[in-house]
Amino acid sequence: MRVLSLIRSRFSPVLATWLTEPNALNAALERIVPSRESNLADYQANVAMPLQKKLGKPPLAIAEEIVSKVDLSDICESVTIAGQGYVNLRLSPTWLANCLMQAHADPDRLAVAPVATAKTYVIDYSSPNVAKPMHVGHIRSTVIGDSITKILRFLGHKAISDNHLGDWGTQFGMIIYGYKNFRDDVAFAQAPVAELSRLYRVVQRIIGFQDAVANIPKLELAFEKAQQKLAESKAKSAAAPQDKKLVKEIATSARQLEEANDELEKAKASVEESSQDSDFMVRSKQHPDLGQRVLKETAKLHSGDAENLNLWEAFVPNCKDEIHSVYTRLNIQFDHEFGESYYHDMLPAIVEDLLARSLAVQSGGAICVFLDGYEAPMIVQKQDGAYLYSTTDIATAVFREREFAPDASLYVVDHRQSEHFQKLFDVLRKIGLIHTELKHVEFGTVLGEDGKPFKTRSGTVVGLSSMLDEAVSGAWDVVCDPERLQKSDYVFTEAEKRHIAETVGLGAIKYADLSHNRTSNYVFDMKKMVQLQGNTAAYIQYMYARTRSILRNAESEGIETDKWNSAPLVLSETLELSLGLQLLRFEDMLNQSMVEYLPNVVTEYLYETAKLFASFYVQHKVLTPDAMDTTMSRLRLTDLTGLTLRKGLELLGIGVVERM
RNA sequence: GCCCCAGUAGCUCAGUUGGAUAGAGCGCGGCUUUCCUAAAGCUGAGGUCACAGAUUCGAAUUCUGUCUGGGGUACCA
Repeated sequence: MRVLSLIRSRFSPVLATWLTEPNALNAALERIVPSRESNLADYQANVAMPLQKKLGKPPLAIAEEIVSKVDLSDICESVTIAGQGYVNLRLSPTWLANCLMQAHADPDRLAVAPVATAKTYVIDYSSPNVAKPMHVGHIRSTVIGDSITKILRFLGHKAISDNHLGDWGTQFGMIIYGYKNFRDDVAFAQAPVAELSRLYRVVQRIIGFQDAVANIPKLELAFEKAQQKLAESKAKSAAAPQDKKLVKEIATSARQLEEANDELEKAKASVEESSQDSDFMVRSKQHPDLGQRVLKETAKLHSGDAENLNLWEAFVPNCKDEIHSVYTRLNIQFDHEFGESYYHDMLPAIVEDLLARSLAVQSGGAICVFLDGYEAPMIVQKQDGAYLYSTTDIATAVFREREFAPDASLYVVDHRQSEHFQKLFDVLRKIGLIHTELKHVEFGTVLGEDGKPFKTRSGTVVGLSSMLDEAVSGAWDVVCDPERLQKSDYVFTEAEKRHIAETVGLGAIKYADLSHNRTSNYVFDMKKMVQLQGNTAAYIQYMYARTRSILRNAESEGIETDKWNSAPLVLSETLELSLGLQLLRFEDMLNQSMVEYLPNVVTEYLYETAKLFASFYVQHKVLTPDAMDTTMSRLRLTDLTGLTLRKGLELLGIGVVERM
């Protein structure tokens, strides 16, 4: 039910008498919103105050005029004026109940009408590098993108999901090199992906070591410079002790010195640690300049070298299987998986086209696109002739335009790449993709407990599947706590318990991710997200299970579903009205969540709904044998609550269980 | 240096795009179980919305400046 647009349409003719500009009228209509003051109003129109200057009248008089003209008699029980000129609307319980009955009669869509003008979206999300093991950093894009796709589809849009796999980059040079030099044939035959990740880590460690060794002189130099700068700042400050800027400069210099020192010490320590490992040192000596060698392997692959191409073709299916097993477990599907390799043949033409349009120029041996407002250009071809992800991204956008003709393209990618996307969009508009809304749906970095980006560190990778296992076992400990299960009459089978733990555990991970505003960073804390209290998926799943439990009890008491399913819904208690109003807002909430593609709008709504239901069922008994009308009405309300919670969770990619 | 993002309760975070007395969860204090699952509910304490100006009927929200933290910044993605 689109309550907001209905109410706004009633105000529109009244406001239009004063606001002839369509923009001004729309701005005024947008000031009609759900009220935060639930004790005063269900909806409120904050339209009188801004008009006082234009009309030269006090806001209360304007509000009175509006109230006398606007026709809401069928929807509202009362339309009143309060405060400085707020117009407060209280919905009619009868009208509200009628709307809810309509929603209840339509359990699949809950009376949510498909949008009038459906758009085509291409949504790019997840996009892991296939040769590297998936880790926690990948989950945000995957979960947020999946949820946005589901919500847009439910609202009636065409949403095409595309997993832009990193299947063509330097990491393949690494595993190809590793395979040629360090492979363990037995291990590869048994578990190819595990062996490939081992090879990846072996190569990465050597490169890291060699880079660190090469970097130490530079870091030492930087350290000395920082020392010098600090000394200079101190000298200047001594000459002018009252200058506050110099005091600040000293603090900055001191901090920089500390940072330089930290970096140097870190590099030294890591070199020192590896030096203790004699096998490792032998290997490192046998493969000097490994970074360069890896780049050569990558270049050979890209230029069509038969041996490397064969290896790549042998590796990719294994790597994809591994990644797909994670998606299967998370219940996530993509319409397309056009990886980077798919665009490889298109890249030369992209660069040629950019050169022909004089958008790209040679600079420092590379081919670059210089853009207003940025120091650094977007490089589309390296000195050595290799292409970069920016080139692939342009090709991808061109391909999608041709293939899908989208109205909007969403890129669900870490916010650290925002500058890249700004440049990319700039270039895309210049080459004519002007009819597509391009949007970087950025999200905050997943941080470790130290507050630093959660990255794959060689040796200590937190794999995604083991993380999911941890969440599920954490959920098991809580859900299948023997003490808790003893209190229940129902005896759960082992299979049921496993299913519940899996649903609750995976729900916990997804929900923790979705419930934060996507734009902010979020600290990954396994302990906390597996906690099954407060604003978590488990709480909502539990409330859903409670609704089902009540319906089961009704059935066992002989109250037939057919009867209450068509019985009148009557809202009389305050908590019934609050819950009913909340359920009525489902469609408006979903539309709101997609204005800026924020799934946390949905999680917040579901949490609120679950809490309202909890308050309601504690206060009022649903099954009241001596008042059958009330019982049947409340059964409908309970069922509709359950359906709404289930649908909402479904749109977040989170499942429910009938008992827990 | 330049550019971007953030700063809200002890902690983790919301805050419907400028609306009424700034909200949750966790933690802390108190209360509620003969009753549809107490994984619950009710309730109390806890705030200079980083700071200073500006804009206007009205600012956590917009603008300017300052402070603090994070990220990015020419051939990784």
